[in-house]
Amino acid sequence: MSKQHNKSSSNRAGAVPHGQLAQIPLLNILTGQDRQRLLHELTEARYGKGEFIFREGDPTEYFHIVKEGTVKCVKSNPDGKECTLKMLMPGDLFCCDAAAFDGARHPGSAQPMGDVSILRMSKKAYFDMLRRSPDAALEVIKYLGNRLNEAQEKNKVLALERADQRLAALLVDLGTRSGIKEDQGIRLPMRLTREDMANMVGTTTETVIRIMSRFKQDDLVTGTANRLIIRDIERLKKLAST
Amino acid sequence: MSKQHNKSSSNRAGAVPHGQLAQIPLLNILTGQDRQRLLHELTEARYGKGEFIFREGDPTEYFHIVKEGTVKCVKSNPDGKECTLKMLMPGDLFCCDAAAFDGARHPGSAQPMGDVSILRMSKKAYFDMLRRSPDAALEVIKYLGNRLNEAQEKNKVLALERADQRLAALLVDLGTRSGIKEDQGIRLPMRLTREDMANMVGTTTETVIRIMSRFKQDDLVTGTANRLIIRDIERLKKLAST
DNA sequence: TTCAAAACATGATTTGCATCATGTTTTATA
DNA sequence: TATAAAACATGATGCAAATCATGTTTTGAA
Repeated sequence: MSKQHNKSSSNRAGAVPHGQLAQIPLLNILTGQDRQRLLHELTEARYGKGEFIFREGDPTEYFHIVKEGTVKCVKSNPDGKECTLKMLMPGDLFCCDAAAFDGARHPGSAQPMGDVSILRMSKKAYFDMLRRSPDAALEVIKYLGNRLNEAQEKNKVLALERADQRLAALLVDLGTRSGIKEDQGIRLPMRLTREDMANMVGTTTETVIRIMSRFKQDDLVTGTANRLIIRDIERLKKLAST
Repeated sequence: MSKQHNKSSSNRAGAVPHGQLAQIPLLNILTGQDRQRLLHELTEARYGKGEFIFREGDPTEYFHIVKEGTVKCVKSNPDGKECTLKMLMPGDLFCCDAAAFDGARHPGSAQPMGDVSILRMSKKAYFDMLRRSPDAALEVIKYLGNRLNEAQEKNKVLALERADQRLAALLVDLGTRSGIKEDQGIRLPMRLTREDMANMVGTTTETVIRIMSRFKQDDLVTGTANRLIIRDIERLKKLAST
């Protein structure tokens, strides 16, 4: 829906500067030799706004982990309308589904919201790891299960709730998953336009603008894209009712 | 939304009458001793229309496989409106997500559409199996990945398409996944009322009735709940556009 | 600091669908 | 095969949200 100039793949992947490999559960499961092997297979790549990590329809080559930044998963329909399925945060896995098995193609695109850093490894290395380590496999099963539950919860919300409730639910979700507590309220760490929000809750930009104006009047939120602050998450929760 | 008289759990689970344990991929992965152990842990239970296999909010105790019949996964919102997430067919797994891990509760209900037969095993035995057999774990990962993709595809459809397109997409999906080819067209094997369909596409019974009337006039479908026949799946696909 | 592009805002109009209401047909079961 | 309940049908009306249109404000880059 919004024009994106793809800066081409100027992002060469390099070996991961081992060091604080962070709070990524999957990576902390392996120990000893298995862990070494894993780290050796992982490479890091950086992307900026307007680029694509991959596009809908591309062949699946890698398993990915978000290291820094936020990545959005997007699908679009034949007449060009877009729908954002999920915001991936640091520690999130993607393309961990073995649907990537038999030469399948990406069912959606992955785009960074701002600058991001992605860890990735080849499908082969990924499956080798899963075969070798039951703990890693169980971790992935757990992760996929949670993602499935989320997606089904979102199905329910899309099917049953009004636009303002869906938007409230989105703000609550983003606020709790990634918000930064400040004295004025909870600030969302990524740039998020009304259009972005519309794509996430299945409505139009105008509708989101109107609803956000009401929310602002009711002092539920404040600010715009660059600095969005949730002022009363409890009342938003009640509105979303869930 | 629709009143259900729960006949209580008159269904005692028994050992699985080993024999033609069918076309269930997961069960055919294991061999030798592992397979014996698995079969020993599996029990079979039967349910009829109006019963619940489990309810939203119940503690998760078992891992399940559909053996015969159709099971629907349902969620409802605070004011009692229902939404059907998925029709499970023979071979489908459920509660395979290890979200069932830490004493979590069922995020939705499971109800049979007519008579069904369910295979199940305790959470513990299930996780033992996954730990012991990388092949089984990979199979589950593959299955969960497919389910996640389906759920996300449905998100997109709910977010972007009109009611008639969503309904067309539903008919195409059910037709291809479980339809039986007859000379008049493709027959759906389960009883499916307009209300059932409404719950699956996020709309009202009246709207589904109206759209189905149009579809019938255009000779895209014919019949009602007990005997629903898809007469022109190709044109339905085009309508759903996806 | 300027200036164009992007984001936000708001009104007018239309429309898809929900809701309510009432009637007919089909289905299951006594 | 009689009969109540469930499913299907159709009209009238209202409303949430899409669409179209036309501003204003903010932002980021020259």
